[in-house]
Amino acid sequence: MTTRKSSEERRREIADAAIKIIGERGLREFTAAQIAREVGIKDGTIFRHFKNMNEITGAVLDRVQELLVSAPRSTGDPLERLESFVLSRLHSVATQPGLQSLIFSDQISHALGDEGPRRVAALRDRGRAFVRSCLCEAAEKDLLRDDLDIESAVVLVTGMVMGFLFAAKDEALPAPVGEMEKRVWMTLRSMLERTQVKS
Amino acid sequence: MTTRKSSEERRREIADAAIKIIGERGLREFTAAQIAREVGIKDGTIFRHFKNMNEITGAVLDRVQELLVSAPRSTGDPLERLESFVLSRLHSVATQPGLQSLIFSDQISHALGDEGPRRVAALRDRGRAFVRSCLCEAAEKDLLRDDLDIESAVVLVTGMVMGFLFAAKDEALPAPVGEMEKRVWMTLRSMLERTQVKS
Amino acid sequence: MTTRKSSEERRREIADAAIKIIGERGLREFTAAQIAREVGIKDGTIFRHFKNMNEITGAVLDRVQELLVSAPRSTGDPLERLESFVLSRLHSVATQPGLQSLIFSDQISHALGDEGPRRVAALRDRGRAFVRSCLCEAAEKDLLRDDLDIESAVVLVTGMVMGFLFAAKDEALPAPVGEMEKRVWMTLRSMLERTQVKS
Amino acid sequence: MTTRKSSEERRREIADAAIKIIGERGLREFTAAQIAREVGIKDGTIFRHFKNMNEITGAVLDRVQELLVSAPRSTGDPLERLESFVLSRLHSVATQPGLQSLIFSDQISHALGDEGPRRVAALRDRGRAFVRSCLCEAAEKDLLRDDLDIESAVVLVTGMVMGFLFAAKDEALPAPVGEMEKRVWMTLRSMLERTQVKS
DNA sequence: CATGAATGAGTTTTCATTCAT
DNA sequence: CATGAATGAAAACTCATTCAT
Repeated sequence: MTTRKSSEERRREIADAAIKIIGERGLREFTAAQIAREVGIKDGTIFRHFKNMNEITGAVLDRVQELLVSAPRSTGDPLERLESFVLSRLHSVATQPGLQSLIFSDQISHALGDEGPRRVAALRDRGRAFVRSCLCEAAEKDLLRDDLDIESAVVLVTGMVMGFLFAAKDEALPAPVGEMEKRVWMTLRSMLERTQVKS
Repeated sequence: MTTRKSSEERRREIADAAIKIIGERGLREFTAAQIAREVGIKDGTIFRHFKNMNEITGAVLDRVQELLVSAPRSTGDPLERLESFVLSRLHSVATQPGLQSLIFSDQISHALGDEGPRRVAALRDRGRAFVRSCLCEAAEKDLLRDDLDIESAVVLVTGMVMGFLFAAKDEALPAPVGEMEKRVWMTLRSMLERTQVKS
Repeated sequence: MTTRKSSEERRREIADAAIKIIGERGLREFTAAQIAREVGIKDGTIFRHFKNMNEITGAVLDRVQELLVSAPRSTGDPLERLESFVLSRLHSVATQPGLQSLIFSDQISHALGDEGPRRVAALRDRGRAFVRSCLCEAAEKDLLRDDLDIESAVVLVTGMVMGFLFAAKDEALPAPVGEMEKRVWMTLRSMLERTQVKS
Repeated sequence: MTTRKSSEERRREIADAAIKIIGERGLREFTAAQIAREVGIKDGTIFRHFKNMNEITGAVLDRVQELLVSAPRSTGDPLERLESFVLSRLHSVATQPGLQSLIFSDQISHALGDEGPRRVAALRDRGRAFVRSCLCEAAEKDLLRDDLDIESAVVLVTGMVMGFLFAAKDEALPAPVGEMEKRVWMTLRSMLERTQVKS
């Protein structure tokens, strides 16, 4: 009757459905029944593939990681690497709205037991580490303003992604998302770089 | 045994308890029973003060607004106004951990009906509007970099608060919160202002 | 603030409000809060006048009795006495819709403890007894058909009131209630009486 | 321990249990917990078979309809059809005590939303329509008294069933139910028919 | 693998009732 | 008398989870 699939496939389907639900309808709708309906199976069947809901939350985080980490290619100029990272994140705001709000909402973390908060934090730390590495390399190559505090800049860059995410969500952007992505990045970049102000 | 209080008081207590719970333990624990226990009353009693859980969510938003909006005093220099705004927000990260994550979580909005998303968005828009007004005035007074895109800067400033919030939460700050607050703001400020970099 | 009234007055008000609610909105709405709101007092205040809900149900029955029993005047011709009884009951369908459905719904009786069913039954028995007495006297005076089974006729007459009540409620009467009252009674009367069929 | 049954079966069981409870113990006891106990399952399980209590009320009405409508067979003589209808209804008073009081209680109707009153009314209308059709046909065949007002007679016949129902419930019948059924019907019949009384 | 029935432990909400003020 | 706060118990659902088929 129902399509039978290998557990591997189903697990991914379930994780994706969960991401979609959390992104679109919030954590309150993140229930076995809702996920099952989204996937097209019965709720009991969920637990043939996952031991419990916590395991699903774990899989969701794995999947998010998988989907996000694909972006940063580690080639060439550090500022360009940073650019591609930031732009890909900004862009995902438009294409995968659920994804970003998942990492930047602290709510999923509570869904898991104790490792929860740590796992989500780790996910975010990975982003920070990448940004930090780009900035450090750029500083070494003397591409940044002399007085730039790297750690503060890390907060700034990662924060900007969130700021963009919510501005887009609240429809508080003065121009289409696609356009704003570039504008915001260019502003940030010129603020990080040296030699633009020739007063 | 039971402390008797006026409904006015109880409503505030309940809203505050709700904020605390959401902030500390996540939306999943935002239940009548948990709130009641926190306040020290029975769960049924909650509904003598609030019609239903949605009304509590509404009160939570009102309270958040009340607590946040108190900050920005409109005195003198626009950049100083911005500073006091940003610093007060950054500071509240340490003192009122639940508050900020509430505004930046899109999950509460789902709890209310249709006005939900709009209400939370409005709360955030208020912050953006304030930042924008400061920046515009500063631009007029020629205090900012010539090439600065105000709208992008708004995203940057508001985003930074979020970036700081999560960095603090994830314990990803290299120095104590109190110290970092100033460092981050100084970095941002010098990036917005003109004429520091005399290349 | 609120008008203070003697318990006697309040008790009647409460009983009347209860009758109104049961009649108009059903037993499910027969709650202390609803009654209080109807009367214009707070729910706790109800229990200053009645020990508990059962006592209110009792008072409701007392009041119903009071309102119904006023009708039958025991004068003159037995069939005329019957007529005045039946017509007054039929008429109350239009004027006091709640009243009748109270006696002919077996639901209130459950609301009281054990005496409940017996009390409502007693109320109905009173009606039956009156009808029976009229019919017996009429039979003695040779006003009825020879073959008439009095007991069956009692069932018929009392039943007719109920039939009328529900037909009116369901808007299943082919003519206005006022007109039908008479038509139905005339039909019943001519069926009970002797000498109408002169085949 | 737990008996497993198909949802089809369970739904019927639940509806039947509900009918039994309402009939025997009144609407106040018409609760998920009571039904569950009657059926022998846990109360939460009820809602795996019915969306909510209203749906159960709906099913109750369906079931009542199903149980009642089976009776009237359309054979031969109109007065015999009427007889079989009336007797079957009178008889069900003894065998299915809850059934009748359900149709004549206006309380269930409140349990459903807006269609409630209409649905219950429709159920009663069906009975009236059947009685009316029998009487009309009988009148055409000249089996009834010349002066008989059909519409009044419909009220009389349907009312009689209710009168019988309550008389039986109140133990106000002078002879066993089985005997009275016939006696009452014979009385009614002879009153409707022409030419018995040859004054 | 998948289903469909069942469960136990919640969650929100209602309600009769109490009692200090 | 009346109020307004509080309560315990129950009602109506919800949900993760189990398990026989």
